[in-house]
Formats: sequence, structure tokens, C-alpha cells
Amino acid sequence: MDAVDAVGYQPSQLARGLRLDKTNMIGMIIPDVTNPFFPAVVRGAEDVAFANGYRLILCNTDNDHSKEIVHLNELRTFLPSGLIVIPSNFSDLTAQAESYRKSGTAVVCVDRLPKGWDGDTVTADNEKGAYEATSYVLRQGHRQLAMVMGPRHLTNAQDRLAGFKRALHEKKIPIGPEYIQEASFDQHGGYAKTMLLLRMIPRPTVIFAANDMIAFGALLAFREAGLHCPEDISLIGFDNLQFAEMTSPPLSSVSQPGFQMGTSAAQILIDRVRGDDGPAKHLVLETALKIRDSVAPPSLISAQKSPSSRRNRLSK
Amino acid sequence: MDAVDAVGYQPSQLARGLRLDKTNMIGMIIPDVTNPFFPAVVRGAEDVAFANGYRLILCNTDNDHSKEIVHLNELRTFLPSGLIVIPSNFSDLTAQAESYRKSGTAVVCVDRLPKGWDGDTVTADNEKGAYEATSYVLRQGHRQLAMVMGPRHLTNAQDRLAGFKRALHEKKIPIGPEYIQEASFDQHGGYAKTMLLLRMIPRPTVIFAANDMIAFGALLAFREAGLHCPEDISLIGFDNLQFAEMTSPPLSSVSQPGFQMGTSAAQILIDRVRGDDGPAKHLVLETALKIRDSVAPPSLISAQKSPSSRRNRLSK
DNA sequence: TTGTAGGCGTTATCAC
DNA sequence: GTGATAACGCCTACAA
Repeated sequence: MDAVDAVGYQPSQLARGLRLDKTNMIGMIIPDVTNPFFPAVVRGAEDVAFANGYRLILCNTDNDHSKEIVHLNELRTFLPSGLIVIPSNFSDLTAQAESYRKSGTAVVCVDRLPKGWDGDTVTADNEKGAYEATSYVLRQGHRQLAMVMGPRHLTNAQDRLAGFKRALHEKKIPIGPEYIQEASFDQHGGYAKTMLLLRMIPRPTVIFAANDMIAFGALLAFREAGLHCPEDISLIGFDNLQFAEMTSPPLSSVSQPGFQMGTSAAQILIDRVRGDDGPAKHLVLETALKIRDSVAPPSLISAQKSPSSRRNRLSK
Repeated sequence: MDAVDAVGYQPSQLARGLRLDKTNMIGMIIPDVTNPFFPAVVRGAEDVAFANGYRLILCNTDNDHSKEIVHLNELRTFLPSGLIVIPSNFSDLTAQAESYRKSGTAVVCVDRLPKGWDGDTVTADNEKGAYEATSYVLRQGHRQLAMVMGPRHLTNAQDRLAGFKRALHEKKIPIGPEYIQEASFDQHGGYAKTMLLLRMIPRPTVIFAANDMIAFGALLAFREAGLHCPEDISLIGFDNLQFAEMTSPPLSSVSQPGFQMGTSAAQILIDRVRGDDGPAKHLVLETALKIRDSVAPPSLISAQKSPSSRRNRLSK
């Protein structure tokens, strides 16, 4: 052992993996690190992976399921201990994971679920989070709501829509289908669909954005339309990104524990690798409504009608 | 070959690496994916790595050089083709890389340089970027400047400070040392040091934040102090993060090509792996000043003195 | 308890 | 050119 230290010997993970039919690597497949929600998940996963001697191979799919398949196939040749994946749109993960599991590689799905998935999952309670946000907005007195929802085929988008509808239904508030617009989970989608909503009559008094990037786009649209938030129109988001408190006004948003989603996923994965072969786990993490300044009672609109026009120096 | 297709055979990267003394993996060591500048670099690197058949192992150091050493040592056991590293504070990379290169593993340094580094580098032209931002601010008529610089021992922070000073020197504008405050590259540091600067007499008419996170913190400090930007005080940042246009007011900032830093680093690395053994490369990428609404001529301060107090409804 | 041979999947080399 | 074989570093199983 002294000699080991003296020489600085470290076992080759390569040879080790070859012999054991399994490496200490974990494949992490996500849509895009550049999208501000995902880095937290990655970081969470890396932290517990690292603490347990595992390393992360990072793969971006751009939500393209064919790119996802390529990664899934390539990763196999590294004999990873497991895979943590945030599935792409129309993901084929369910089929692929079958063969992975057969070879003893654990797979856990995070944030959204591919069709037919029956393995381990870690998600946020999207339905409840959206329900609470919507209920809050209703308590503020809003009756003319609108939602810019995410891509219709993503389960997290579906769940947020469901929560939104449940809150409305509970209070027997009707909503026309044209007040629910579908957008990609980004600023551009939020901007475009908000522009549409702003032209509707009656104009919604509040917009629920299915994530914060959409909300940021909505804010841009408000500016361009010369509307002041929250005096003229209210807005609420989902994700509670670090930047939600930096916008003008600071954005009220449903907080989602991205970091913890990463740590939990990695923990479940590592438990599996160590022999846990119980039934599929479905961890659902709590969301929390972060109230800031982007929602005001609609009654204020008339009360503040004059002040709201006081300042239209909008950028650009 | 038909049989290969039929069976879906894929060579084991593990066995391949063992035999060839080199895998198709690239170790990417960064401070923290969660810090909004780095994901772009990671993504750029992943894109060209992937296109060339390489995979990325992602490691976060939290700017802790001892954690960096651990990663550096562990990565060795994977026989990676190369390393792309954004060095931590007080990085020991120079010494470590020596032994890596001896075993034929290329190492390229990105964004900032460790002490004594003489290998390949990819950086932004921090000095020039800062010089241009400062010159712009001076052209707007500011004479009482302040800077919240980054950590004094990081080369990119040093270079930005140098550019700032050069512009001042050129116009023979004096500046007291107390108007240059050192902060960590994050929101909290920016907030605290801006608070300090706001109490100085005379109060600076503009603050140059060494990166956008610091600038966001400064914006928070402005709010809390009841100051309106840019009417009461101007602000300029560095990085041009995606969110710079979402703040209130939209932040003027020096744009830095993070994505391209990643692609270039990966490209240089791959060239090395493929046999390029020319002298060390030092790629310096151009910055660009993005002018938005956070800088106004200081003369407006008196002109708008009354309107500036019109609205102090500050969040929180 | 301590020591050793075999094989994981490649590729490079050497013999034919 | 074609085809067999050794070796990369490790772990396990089995022998002493």
C-alpha cells in the first residue's frame, strides 16, 4: 500500500469496466444545457454522482428524438452504470431502455415522461403547481384568464395545463379554447403567442405562462404593446428561474426544485446500481408558489388607468 | 458487413480505449454549469466534439482548486483524448497538464489562464472589450466612474480591469482606488460592492460591472437604494447574457462569444489529437459592445432630478 | 491465506 | 493479402 501511494497508482477505469461489464459512468441526456432550467438538474446529478464515485457523460438532444437515439446507441458502448434522461419530444426511450435494462443498466426519467414509460421517474408536481398558481390568480379576482402552454405532447406541459383547468373548473370559470395557446418552451414562443392573446376581445387580465422563458417572452410582448405589468395585465410563470426576480416587474412564478430533481434522480439510479430491484419509483417533488410583483388584482386596472399610461418609454 | 448490420454490432469503446491507450472521451472541467455563462461554452464544445465522434465528461469544480485536482486525477484513469478546462481559482493545472501531455493527452485552457500556463488557449479579448465599454461610457460624458471588478487573481478579471484603466488613462481621467471594488463573479458580490459604491462621495455616475451577474446584483442595489437606472446612475456589464435584454432597463453589455469559445477549444483539441504538434495556439476572440438602455449621459441626472423620485415602489 | 491463470473486446503484429 | 495471436489492465475463480 505504501508502494501504491508512492507510485501514485490508480486503477484504470477502462480495464475495470471491461472486466466488470460496467463502468462508473452515468450517461446524462438532456435537451440543451443552454436552456436555463436544465443546468440545475445536471448540477444536482453531478454532485451526487461525483460523491459516489460516478462520472457524468453529458449529451444534448435539442429535443430531437433521432439525436437522442444516436446518443442512446453510442452510450451503450461505454457500458455505463446508468442513464439519467430528460426525454426529447416524441422520445423513443421506452423501447431503448428495455434493452438497456436487460444489460443491467438502470435508467431514470426526469422532468417529463416518454410515452409508455414504466420505469423510475423524478418529476415535479406540475399539476398541483399550476393549480395553485391559477387558484392564486383567481383569488386576486381575475376572471378573464389565458394560458400560454408548452408543447402539447410533453407530459409536463400537459400536467400544467391540467392544473390550470382544474382550478378554473373548480370555480366554474369558463374559458374559450382560443385563450389557451401552445408554444415552445422558450422566449420566442412566449412572445409570439402573447402577442396573439393581447389582440383578443375581451383581452385577458392575466396570462399564465407554462414556464419562465415563455413568461419572459410575454414581458417583451407587453412592452411592445405598451402595456404595463401588473397594472394593465398580470403575468405568472413556472420554474422560478434565478432571473425571475430580476425582471421588471419581478416575476411571480411556481418554483420547481431543479437541483433536487437531479440529486434525487442520481440517488435512485445509484441505489439501483447497488442492487435495489424494487418496483418502479415515481418520485414527485413539491412545487412552491413564489409571489412577487407581476400579479395585481384586475380591479386595479381601472383604478390605475391614468398612472399606467404615465410611462411608455419602452425599450426598442 | 451485412451480419454487422443484422446484429447491430457496435465496437466497445472500452476495449478500444484499453487497446489504443486512448478513448474518444474529452474531459471538460468548468467551475459550475449553473453559472449562466458556462453552459454556452459547454454546448459549443459538446457540439463539435459530438460531430467528431467524441463525448464529453462534465466536471464542476466550484472554483475550488482541490476539487479540480481530484477531477484531474480521476479523469486520467479514463485515458481521455483531451481536456478542455476553465481553470479554477489558484488552479494547479499547469503542473498537472505537464503529465497529461506526456501521456499524449491534449489540454486546452478556456476563458481564463492558470499561472504559468504555456499551452493552447481560447479566450475573449477581455482587455479590448472592457476598453471599448469604458470608452463608450466616457463618450457619453461620464467622468466619475466606478468598477466592480471580478476576483483579482483571475486573468479575465485582470484583463477587464486593465482595459477599463487604459480607457481612463487615455482620457486622463483620474480614479481613486476605492472606486474599484473586487467581487466574486456573481449577483451577491455585485449587490454588496455596489451598495458600498453608492455610499461614496462623490457618488459614481456609472458603474462598470465586470460581468453581467455582478451587473444584475448592482441593479438590485439600485432598486434598494431607490435609484433609477439610467436616469440616476448608469450601468454597463460584460458577457451579454441572454437575460441582459430582459432586465429593467435592458442592460448594455460587452458580448462575449461563449458558444464559439467552446467550439474553438474543441476544434483545437481535436486537431491536436489528430497529430497537430505545432507551437501553442492562443486564440483570442472578439467581443462586441451591445448598447441597450442602461447608460445615459450624466447630464440627464440634474435634468431629470424630479422625475427620478417619482416612483420608488421597489420590490421587496 | 497467498498466488496465478484466464478472459473481457479490441487492434497491431507477425506468420503465412 | 489473409488469418491467427498476443497484449492492453483488471478482476475472479481456483489452486496451492
